[in-house]
Amino acid sequence: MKTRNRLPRKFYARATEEVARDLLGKHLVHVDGGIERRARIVEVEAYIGAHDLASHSSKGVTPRTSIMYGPPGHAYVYLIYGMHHCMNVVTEPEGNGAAVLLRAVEPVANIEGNTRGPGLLCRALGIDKRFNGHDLLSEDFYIAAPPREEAFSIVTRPRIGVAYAGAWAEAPLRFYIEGNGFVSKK
DNA sequence: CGTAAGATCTCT
DNA sequence: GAGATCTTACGT
Repeated sequence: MKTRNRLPRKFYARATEEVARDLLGKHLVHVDGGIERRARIVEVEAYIGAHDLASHSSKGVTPRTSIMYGPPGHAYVYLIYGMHHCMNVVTEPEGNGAAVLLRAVEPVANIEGNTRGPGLLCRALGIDKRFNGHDLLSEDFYIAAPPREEAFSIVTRPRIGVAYAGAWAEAPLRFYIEGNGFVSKK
């Protein structure tokens, strides 16, 4: 059990924007058939609740969004456009319908292929719908603070691909590590 | 039950 | 710039 520095439940049970920013630089770990795949989170987006029209949770509690409304520290994974998986981390206390989308990661160990984009990072880390609802305080799938955290600046931008959300499309809820080459878009 | 649209990616 | 491909939500 190599769950060193694994983030505690309370890390996720906070305001979604704070969690999103604090996730930058952390390591996403998936022990995939005995192989520990590890990547550094470099780009995220916050989906802050039912009032956020870009968020799936704005539809209310449905079979799909119930994970977002559930307890923090769990994975919300869904299939988009019939072929790509997107991974989110559920935030805030239970009942809030908020999560952070992981948009890009930087390979650290046992990662093959492109990781610059939400669909691509899921493919590279072996994440699919089976992980929807998976607890991130588990032994095989979790997020941890890196052994040695490097200093970086955070860039704030509007979210990608949410033009349908009206005024919420311009909300500055996308965060990435300044100058990092693995960020999906500038 | 039919259908429209989607938190994307790849190739042209 | 368009096509791939399928789940979800919603209207009939």
